[in-house]
Order: sequence, then C-alpha cells, then structure tokens
Amino acid sequence: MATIKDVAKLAGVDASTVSLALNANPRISAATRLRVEEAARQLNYQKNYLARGLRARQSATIGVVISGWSSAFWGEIMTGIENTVRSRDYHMMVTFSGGDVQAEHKHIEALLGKQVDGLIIAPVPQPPHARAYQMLQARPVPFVFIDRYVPEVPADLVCTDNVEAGRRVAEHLWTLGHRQAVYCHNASERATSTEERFEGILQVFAPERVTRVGLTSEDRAHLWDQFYAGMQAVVPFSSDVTAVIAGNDMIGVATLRALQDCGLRIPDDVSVTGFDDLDIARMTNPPLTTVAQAKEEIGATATRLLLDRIASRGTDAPCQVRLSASLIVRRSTGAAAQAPL
Amino acid sequence: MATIKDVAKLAGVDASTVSLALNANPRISAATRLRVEEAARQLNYQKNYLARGLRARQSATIGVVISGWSSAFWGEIMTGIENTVRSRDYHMMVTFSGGDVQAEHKHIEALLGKQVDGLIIAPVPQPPHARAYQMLQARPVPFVFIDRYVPEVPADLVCTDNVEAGRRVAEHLWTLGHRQAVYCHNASERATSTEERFEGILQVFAPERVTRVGLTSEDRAHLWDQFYAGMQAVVPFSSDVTAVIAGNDMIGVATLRALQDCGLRIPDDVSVTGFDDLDIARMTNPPLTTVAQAKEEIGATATRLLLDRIASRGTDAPCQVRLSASLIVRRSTGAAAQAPL
DNA sequence: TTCCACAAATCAAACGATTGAACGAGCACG
DNA sequence: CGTGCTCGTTCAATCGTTTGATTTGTGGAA
Repeated sequence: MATIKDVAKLAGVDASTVSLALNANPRISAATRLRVEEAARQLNYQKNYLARGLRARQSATIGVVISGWSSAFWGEIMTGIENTVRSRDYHMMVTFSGGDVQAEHKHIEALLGKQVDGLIIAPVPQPPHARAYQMLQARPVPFVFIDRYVPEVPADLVCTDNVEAGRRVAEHLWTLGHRQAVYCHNASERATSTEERFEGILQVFAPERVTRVGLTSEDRAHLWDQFYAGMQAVVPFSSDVTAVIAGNDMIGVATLRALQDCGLRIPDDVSVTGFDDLDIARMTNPPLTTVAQAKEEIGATATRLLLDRIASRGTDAPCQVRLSASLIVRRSTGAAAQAPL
Repeated sequence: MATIKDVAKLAGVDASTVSLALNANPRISAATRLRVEEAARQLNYQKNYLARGLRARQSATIGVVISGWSSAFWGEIMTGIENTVRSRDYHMMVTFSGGDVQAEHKHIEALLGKQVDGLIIAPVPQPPHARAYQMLQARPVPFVFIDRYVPEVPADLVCTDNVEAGRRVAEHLWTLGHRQAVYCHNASERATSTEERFEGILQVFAPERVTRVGLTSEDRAHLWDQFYAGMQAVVPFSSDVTAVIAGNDMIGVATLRALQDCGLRIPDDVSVTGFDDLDIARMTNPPLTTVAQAKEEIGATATRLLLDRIASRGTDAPCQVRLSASLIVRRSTGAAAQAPL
C-alpha cells in the first residue's frame, strides 16, 4: 500500500509537502497541490489513519457499547448512530455487553485501549456499577448514556421522556374507561426506563389500581415462551383488570397472544399496549397500540452530542436530552369492558 | 494517559523492557516482569493500539459492511460476529451500505484507510459491482462474503445452503398436497440467496406450478404496508394457489395478515411459509412455518474464516461454507385445501 | 549592490510501541 | 587469565503522518 513517501517521490516533493497538500494547507501553492493530488490518485494512495491517529492523538472512531442486538429497537438506534458517525467522517466500533456488568467494563477498557475518542453506552441495568463509570469520568474520553442511565453518574444522556411516555399510555387507557391495569415488564432489566415509565403510569393510575409484574427470563432463546407463559399465569387471576401495559412490544405481542389463547378477546375483554413501536407491533391481529420512541433520533442525537463534545473538548455541565414519544393508537385498545366503578 | 515510558520510569527500566515484559517475552526475567506489571497496574497503563498497530502493520480490527440493521436477521448475524471477534481480542467497525453500491464501496475504501485487517461483506445485490470487488481482491486485505455473494468474484463465503432450504420448504408443501404455489420475495433484493431458494423450489415444483412475485418497496418505513398491499393484490387472483412461500419472515407475516384480512383461513384455505425464523415467526396467529437459518453460526463462521486467513496470510483457494437450514413446521401450513389434481 | 520581506518548500522531531542488534556482566572452561 | 558463552537488558531504528522551525529562492525597496 502506497505511503506518503511514495507519493512524494512520484510528485518530486518532500513527504511533508504531500501531507500539507493533501490537507489543503495554504502553505502549499495550488500548482504543487494539484501535482501531489495527481500523484496520489495515480498510486491509489490512502491515508493511514493509524499513523495519523497516533500523531494527532485522535482515532476518529467512537465506541458503542450496547447490551445486544437482539431487538429491532437497537437496530434502529444503531442506524441513527451509524448515519451520524459516517456523516462526520468518523467510524464506530461496536461491542455487546450481553447485559453483564463485568463484560461491559472489560469492553469499555478495550475500547479505550483502541483510543476511541468517545463512547456511547447503554449501561447495563445492574446496581453495582456506578464506581466504574465514575472512573471513566476521570478520563479525558467523553461518553454519552443512551436509552438508560446511571443515576449516580452525572453524564450526557439521550433517551425517551419515559415518564411522559408512561403517562400518555396511562391517560389513553384511563380515558377509555379502564380503572385497573397491569404493568408488565422484563424484570431482569431493572432499567431507569422501566422505572420511569411506571412513574408516569402512577401519575394517572393510583398505586392500588396498577399491578406491577416483572417477568424473568434467563435464556434469551425462550424469552417469548416465558413471557407468554407468564402472562397466561398472571392475567386471568385478577378479573377486574381490563388493561395490560407492556414494557415493550415484544412483551406486548406475547401478552396479546397469551390472552387470546385464554379465550379473551382483544380489545373487547382486555386492552393491551406495547412500547417502542417496532415493526411487529403493526403486524399482530389486532395491531398493537404502542408508544413510538424516536429510535433513530436517539442514536443520532447521542452521536451529535458526543462528537460535539469531542470537538470542543468541552467539559460543560452534562447535557441531558429527553425526546418525546408519541402514542400510536391501533386496535388493541378499546373502551373498558366493565363500566368504571 | 500513561505511556510505556512512564511505566519504564516507574519500574526503573528501559521502555523496550516494558514492552517485552508486558508481552511476556522470555528474554525478560520473571522478577523484572513482575516489577513492570506492578508499575503498569499502578499507572493504570493501557497499550495504545494505534501505535502498536502502526508498528505491527495490523490494527486488530475488522470491518463489517452490511446493508442495514433493520431486520433482526442481521442482528443475530452481528451477534455471531461480535462474539467471535471479541474472543480473539479483535474489534470490529460496522458500516451500513443502505443497499447502495456506491455507498458500499465508499465505506470499504474508508475501512481500508482505517487499516482494517479484513472485511466481512454482505454485498449489495445490484449488478454493476463485480469490478470493485475484483479490485479489492488485488489488495492484501482478505474479505469474506456473508449471506450473499457475487458470482464473478471467487472469494470466501459463508451462507445458508439456500437451494437446499428452498427445496425443503417446497417438499414440505408438496407432501401436504399443494400443487400450485407463489414464491414471493423482495424484488429490490435480487440477491443470490433469493435466486437460489427459488432454484430449490423448482426442484420440487415444476416451473408452471410456481408463480414468482417480486414486491418492491423503496421506502423502508412502508415496507410492511406495501408487502401487505402487494399480497392482497396478488394472491386472490389465482384461486388454484394453495400455498405461498415467502422470501423472509417479514413478508411471510405480511402475507399471513393480508390473506386473513381477505377472509382466507390459514392454513385451511392457504398455507404460508416464511424464511429466517425470526422471533416474529412464532408470534403470529397461527405461528409461521419457516426455515431456520443458523444466523449466529453464519456470523461466527465467517469471522473465524476471516481471522484465520488474516493469521495465516493464506492465499489458498476460496473457502465456501454453506450451512444447512432446518425446516420449522408451525401451524401456518397444513394439508392442501383442494385435492391434488 | 545590499538587504529585507515574503512565499514556498523542506527539515526534523515527534506520536507510542515493537524488535533485531548490540552490550555488559557473570560464569565456566582450558 | 583470557576466551567464549549465556542471560538479561538496553539501543536505536522503524511504522506513516503531522507540524513548528528552518531553509531556499524570488522580487522589490533602499
């Protein structure tokens, strides 16, 4: 692979001239620059970003740590990140924590070794982690939390306004006459997002009107089966429940099917809502009422925030962006089966 | 950030000693090595992979170019890649081509500039691209095609045995008594995988017994709607069709819903099959019969292949791996509605 | 003609890690 | 006591690019 020296030789100038010319430095005359550019083209020269990064102490690369790729939710977030990263001539390295705090921190360390200029992190929702992030904060590498955060760590953050989102769903159901609901979420993800959505629900439903059900599933492969079984076990018990608010669309769809297979009609007997607005939400029968998160926008905003911070070396106060989510009413919700009390 | 020199100073040795010690070179005595390791720990030293990469002419990073993150299919492939990459202390940079040949090649160039040691590519299924890959082949950077390939370019390849997969679905339907089918796929993806599956189907159904329908959709956001509309338009026309073979699960689900909304019963009136075995396939009502691709395995195998080739600098003949797919029979397929002719 | 200003290009020293060659100390052997 | 050997460490060059300092060359003013 041709280096700057090869170009220099061909163009009959010094290597430093080539560097300056290719970076359009005004120190170099237009004539020389053109000659250099021509030589570079002939040799199919490509800048070595390793060398440039070493010298500039910048790698033009950011690291992204998410728990996994499983859901389409993260796919869309990644799309937002990738588009933005690329539009700024950056690259990204991606790693998956698999929901394991240890792994997450090992990956962060590894990424720092690769000299990433910044990090986008969806922190693992497990308690004993604050210290590691605080250590990260001591480093000169900026990072942005995405979708979730760590309360003890005041860092940049981009996520959905989950309290508002929870409230919106709840209001929708309340307006339809529902007075007793179940909030059903993935218990292994005790993430801030899950909690905040519940908080929003509580702004509408009094605590005694919402039952919170955390479903567990160690094994991702059987997630759906467990959710399905979980819902079949839970819902029929409380016959006054007329609405189920699911923590995400996957659970929402599982709920829908589980209830239908119990002989309940949706939405006539029970209304069901999801969260995220993934493709699947519109494919069910009836299609799922859900809350649309601005997924790509979350990724894009986080990336912009990070790249700006990298560029400005700014250490201003943390910037927290909470994007509004919009309620998408489909046919899985309807007037309450039982008249309000 | 501490460099090797800082560690050297603290440990009272030369920088080169530190390097050797940390790489567990036997030239260095155990005592010194321990002292160096201790110093490194104290300073929280981290190797700078930019510098190491520059010197070693290796970046310990591979590039991955896929068309996008949209479907969970790619998510699982990425999971396989990431796990393998990480287990070998490599990293990966990911870019999305968005199905655009131009973009794809720009990204490949950019990744080469970042000195990736190898590439995993899901080539964009558009014709005028062979030359660019052939140029890539002239470079010393190995690459592996994944899921799809470019016939003109003899390169490493890992994908599903699509002919066999297509044949399996077809056999399943044929055995159930179906004699007239529709093969419905995404027309904008005229990928080798799509073609090969059709080839497999033709091993069972004579050409006049299968209608091939390519649905188009420019706009990803409306993919589902278009598939849905497309299927509603297509299927009822030919009343002797008793089975629809979808090119992927997304189309399968759309088909299912479209037919149901036309008043057809699945599988009593029409059988429907998908492809990929994504989560959604089991969530529909009835759950979708589909072909399970070994998605993670595809990613993992491709990565292993690539890393081995990088390690061995081998230029042996291209290695093409075709993984078997397994038929997952669910309830969307049943005996043919009409008796065989 | 001498000197200065200025533009254009080159020099040379980084960046941080790696590695073949060189070095010095200690030891055994003849 | 000199020679040759091993072992452990250091020297110094290198990877490819960037950039502040320096040189070279031209023209104009005094």
